[in-house]
Amino acid sequence: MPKTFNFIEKLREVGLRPTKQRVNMCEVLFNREKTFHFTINDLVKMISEKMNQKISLATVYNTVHALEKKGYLKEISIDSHKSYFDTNTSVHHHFFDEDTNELIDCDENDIEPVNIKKNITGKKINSVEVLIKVASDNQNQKKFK
Amino acid sequence: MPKTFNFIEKLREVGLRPTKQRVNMCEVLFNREKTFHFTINDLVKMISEKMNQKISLATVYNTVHALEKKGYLKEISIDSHKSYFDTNTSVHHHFFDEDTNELIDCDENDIEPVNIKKNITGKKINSVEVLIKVASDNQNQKKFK
DNA sequence: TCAACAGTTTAGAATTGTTATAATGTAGTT
DNA sequence: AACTACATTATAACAATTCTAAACTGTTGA
Ligand SMILES: [Mn+2]
Ligand SMILES: [Mn+2]
Ligand SMILES: [Zn+2]
Ligand SMILES: [Zn+2]
Repeated sequence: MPKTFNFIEKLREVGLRPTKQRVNMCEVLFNREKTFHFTINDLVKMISEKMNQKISLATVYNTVHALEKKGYLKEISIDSHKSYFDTNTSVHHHFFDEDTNELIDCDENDIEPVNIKKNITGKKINSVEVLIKVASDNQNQKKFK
Repeated sequence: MPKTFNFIEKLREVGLRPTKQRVNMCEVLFNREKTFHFTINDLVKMISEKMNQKISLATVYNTVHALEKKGYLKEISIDSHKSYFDTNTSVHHHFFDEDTNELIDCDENDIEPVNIKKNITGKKINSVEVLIKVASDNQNQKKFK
């Protein structure tokens, strides 16, 4: 979803009724320079902070899933205890900072294409994604515990 | 955890009291030729089928997490709606069959080492894992829906 | 050998994250 | 304006997981 202010038309174009809740959520999600990662909880907080409107939790879930189904959000699994969503819907790789629980997009050029030599017979590959778990390199960390 | 029958001593060695529940769970999990993937639900079923003992759900969770903490089980995130565990605790790659929801270990030789050219400053890389999502290659699948 | 203790198991309650329900509200159409 | 289909909402239901506290058991050492 491009970064313009006219989410009313965008929503209509993709077959979603542009209700004020949806428009507001689109503002929060897509009216920004860079893509980002969030949990439903993050999103609820962002909405209540940035908008003067209160949106029901059910609507947040509904809209997130509607946008996911339409291809404007992507669900990411890092920690099975939490659902992350990504406004960057392309196939791409991630760093996961285990210190901060932060999910960071890999730069396209920072990782060489993954070379798969043998696939499972009769199946086609839908996506190849790399997850790089990182943590502080501080040697002393454990000594002082 | 090696594939022998003496889980009593193994458990003691790693500092876990060898209760009969734990020994039985170890039998189910580790007394086999190949490593495998399971959900807590799978495991509960396997226990009730293979053992004549009923183990409380809380104990299954406790023991799985105890074994995970000791490094004999690894949690895998593919689908944020389900927790998978792996008796193969090494860093390794997976195919995920989206038709069957089956998780399959990548053969070491079937994928070339991932080349990361640039890391996050001040962080060390703990693991690099690739997830390859595959599905049926049947062209007609969608036409007949 | 066995009492005492610490660690473990257990059933059930509590919590969390998510989905379903059904009444009310609203956008789009006429 | 009225109609209708779709959307929102509060709340209930649900599933997965964790917590609780009482009962139980492996281990230790007197
Ligand atoms: Mn989803
Ligand atoms: Mn865990
Ligand atoms: Zn991303
Ligand atoms: Zn595996």
